[in-house]
Amino acid sequence: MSTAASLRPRKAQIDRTATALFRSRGFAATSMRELATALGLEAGSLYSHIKSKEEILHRVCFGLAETFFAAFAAATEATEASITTQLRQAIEAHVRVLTQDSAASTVFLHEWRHLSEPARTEFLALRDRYEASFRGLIQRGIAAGELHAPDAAFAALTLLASLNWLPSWYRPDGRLTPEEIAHRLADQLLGGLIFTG
Amino acid sequence: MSTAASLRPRKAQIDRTATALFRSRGFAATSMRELATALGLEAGSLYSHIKSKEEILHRVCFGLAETFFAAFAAATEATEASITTQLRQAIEAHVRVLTQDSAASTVFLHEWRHLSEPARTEFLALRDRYEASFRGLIQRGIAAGELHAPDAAFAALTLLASLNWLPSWYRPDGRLTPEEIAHRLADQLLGGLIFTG
DNA sequence: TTAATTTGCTAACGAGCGTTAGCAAGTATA
DNA sequence: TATACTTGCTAACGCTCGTTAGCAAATTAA
Repeated sequence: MSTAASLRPRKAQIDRTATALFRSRGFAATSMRELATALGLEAGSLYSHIKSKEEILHRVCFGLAETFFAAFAAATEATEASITTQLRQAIEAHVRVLTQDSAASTVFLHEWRHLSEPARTEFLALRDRYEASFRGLIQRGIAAGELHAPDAAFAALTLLASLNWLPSWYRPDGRLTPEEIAHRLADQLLGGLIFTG
Repeated sequence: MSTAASLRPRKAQIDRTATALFRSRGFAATSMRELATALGLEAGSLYSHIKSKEEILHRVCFGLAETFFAAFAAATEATEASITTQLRQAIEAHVRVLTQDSAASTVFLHEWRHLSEPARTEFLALRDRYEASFRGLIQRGIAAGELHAPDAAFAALTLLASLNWLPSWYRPDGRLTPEEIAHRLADQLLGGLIFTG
C-alpha cells in the first residue's frame, strides 16, 4: 500500500507539489530545482525524502490506477442492478476520481510515458485492464439488449475518451459541481448508447 | 503561408521527423541531438535549416490549426444542408485531419503548452475559436429543434473530447479505415444528440 | 539522557542541453 | 564561368540537469 495518505507528511507534500508541476509544465520540463523552490527547499534536500524524480511519477501513476480500479469495483458491485445502472455508476465513479484530483489525473493520463521500463509496460497493462472492464460492461449490456453499439471496444474507447478529456477543462470553482458534471456526462453518453428503438 | 508542402524539402523532412519524435517522447524530452541522429545529421547542422527547436513546434501547431479551420469551413459551407448534416460533416472532417497526420495531431493536442509567449496565448485563442465553431453549430441545431442537449458548450466539449482521443489509439494499419472510423464516431456521437422524442 | 530518525543545508559531480561560429563542399542559377 | 544558395561538418560556448556526499540541527522514541 502506498497511497498518498500513508506516506510521511513531507513526502506526501512533495508528491502533491510535484504532481501540480508535472501537470502544468510536464514531467520532462519540470526540474528538481523548480520543485524544490516551490516547496521552499534546496534541490539536494529533496533526496532525503525520495529516491528519484521518476519515483514520484511512478507513485502518482500507479496510485491513481489503484483508485480507478477501486472506484469501478465499488460502482459495479451491485450485480443485481441493470447493466445500464452499473455503467452509469461506473461513469460517475470515474468522473468523481477525475475531479477529486484533476492534477494527478492529468499526470496519470499524459505523463506515464516518461516511466522507464518495466514500469511503463506494467502501467499500460493496468490501463488496458481498466479499459477492458468498461468494454466488458458494454458487451454484457449489448448481449442483454440494454445497449446498442456496433462495436463494444469502439464504444468503450469513445466513452473513456469523453471522460478523460475532463481534467483539461474542469475547474473546481466552475459553474457545475462534480456531481452535476458526472450526471450530465452519463446522460449525454448513455443517450447515444441506450436502446431506444 | 507556411504549410509543410511549401517548405524546402529538407526543412519539411526535419519537421516531419521532429513531429514523430515530439509525439512519442514529448517536446521537452526530445533533444536536438536525437532529432539530428534520426535524420543522419550532426546536431549543429540542423541550424542551417531552422532557427530553433521551438520554431518547429510553432510551425506544427499553427499549421495544423490552419488545416482544422479549413476542413471545418469546407464541411459547413453548404448552408442549405440541415444542421445535423453539417455537424456530421464537420465531425468527419475533423476525424479525417486527425487520421491523415496523427503524429502532428498528437503534438497539436498535447505539446502546444511548450510554446513560449506570445505564441502560446495566440494558439489557445485559435483553439477557443475552433471550439466555438462547433459550439455555434450545436447551438443552431438546438434552436432549430434538430438537436437536444442541456448545454451546447458542454456538448461541444464532450464531442471534441471523444474525437481528440482518437490519435492516441488510431493505427493507420488498423482494422477500420479512417472513413469508417469517422462514420462510426459521427453515428455514436450524434445518436446521443439527435432529437428522437 | 541517549539514540535514532527526520529534515535540511552546501558544494559539487558528470552529463547532456540548445545553440553558435567558422568553414567547406556541392548544386543551381546568371 | 561566376555567383548565390543549400547543406553539412567540427568544435565549442554557457547553462541546466538529476543526483550524491558529507555534515548539522531539530525532533522523536527508548
